[in-house]
Amino acid sequence: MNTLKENIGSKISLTPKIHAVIEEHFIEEEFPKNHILIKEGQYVQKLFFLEEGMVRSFHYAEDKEVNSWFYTPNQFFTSWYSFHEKNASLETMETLEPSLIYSIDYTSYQTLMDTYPEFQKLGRLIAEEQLAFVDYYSRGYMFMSAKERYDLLLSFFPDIELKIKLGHIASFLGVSQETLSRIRRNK
Amino acid sequence: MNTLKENIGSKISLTPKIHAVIEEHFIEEEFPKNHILIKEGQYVQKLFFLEEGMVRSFHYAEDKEVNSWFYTPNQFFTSWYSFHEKNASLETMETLEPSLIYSIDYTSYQTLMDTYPEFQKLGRLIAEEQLAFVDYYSRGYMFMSAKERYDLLLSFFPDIELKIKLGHIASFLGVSQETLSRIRRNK
DNA sequence: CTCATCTTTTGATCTATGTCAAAAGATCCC
DNA sequence: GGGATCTTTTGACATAGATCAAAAGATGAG
Repeated sequence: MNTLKENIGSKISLTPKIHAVIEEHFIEEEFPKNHILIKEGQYVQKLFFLEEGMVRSFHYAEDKEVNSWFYTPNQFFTSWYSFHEKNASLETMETLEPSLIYSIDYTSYQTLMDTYPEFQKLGRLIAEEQLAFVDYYSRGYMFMSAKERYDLLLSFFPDIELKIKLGHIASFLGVSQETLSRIRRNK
Repeated sequence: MNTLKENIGSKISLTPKIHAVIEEHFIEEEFPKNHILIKEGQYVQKLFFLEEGMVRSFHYAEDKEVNSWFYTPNQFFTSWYSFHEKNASLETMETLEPSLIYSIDYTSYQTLMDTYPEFQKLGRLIAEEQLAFVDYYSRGYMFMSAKERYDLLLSFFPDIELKIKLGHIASFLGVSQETLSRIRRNK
């Protein structure tokens, strides 16, 4: 049993019909490290699910990359602004290591949701889950020190420093990499 | 035609049946200024819609209030963390002026969604819309100066300084009120 | 293995914003 | 309508974190 089906099964009941629909409409692909899944400025027509590997989202600000999130296995992701509003994506998404990724394009997703009410529910639960997470994660964020923000991140990704380079983490936290290096030294 | 029905009508088709269901399950209430709608620590069983007035969400950190958002008319809102995860709310929500508010309790909402696929879709679109907004609003936020964050807020609420006191806005921006006062002086 | 490149660390300043204290201005209630 | 209370402004000083420069360490291709 793969993680995608388990994840969906935790949200809606995985009838044989739903099972078949997933098989048919979600495309499984393997990508190498540093593969661009979504490019800033393009309209994103896909919802992704990370089965294995690691993905980051970022944008450019004054020539520097600013990371907005790191995705680990068993997560749905897309650029919601682009996917929902049908605008060009504000972010680029890239694999950070070889990754196994499922995707479904927007048109199929809409059709499935209009055809199977269970899928409509799945779509709602995916979005609500992410909102709930944002609510939780962002609480008090603006008043945290750089160290507190780093500790919060570590509480979700305990081994992030083994996998993601310091500069990427620093730009996610909103600090210079020199500052993050000094925070780590004082651990 | 009120704003709630217009808003819903912009997301799903407003058949006579849906119309009747809204009438029946959404409760309309008027609240005075400073009425607490949701209290930190309580489980929130309701989805709200602001028809008229203004609402803020905040939590306490070391005895100080930290504002997380200001709601203006024509918006759905709730504590998603509490509503979706069935946990105690992390936030308090309070009217900032006399307000006209619709609400629907969680159980009715679930029942409606399970009964009418259109409602399931409505629930999805409400959540996706908010995610898209968060994506947009938070872009580059951690690297903005206090003045840039204030300008961003003003771009959404041009008249916020007329309605909401400086200390509330400062705590939302993550700065001291002295700093916000100085930013305003230099406008 | 080794040179070139990429990443992290360290040191020396600089600056935006915080904190504390107090004055000035606005609002509310008896 | 005037004192009490709440809100905003101003000043003086402190500090977390930025920036710039350079050394030290790690990684990878040939």
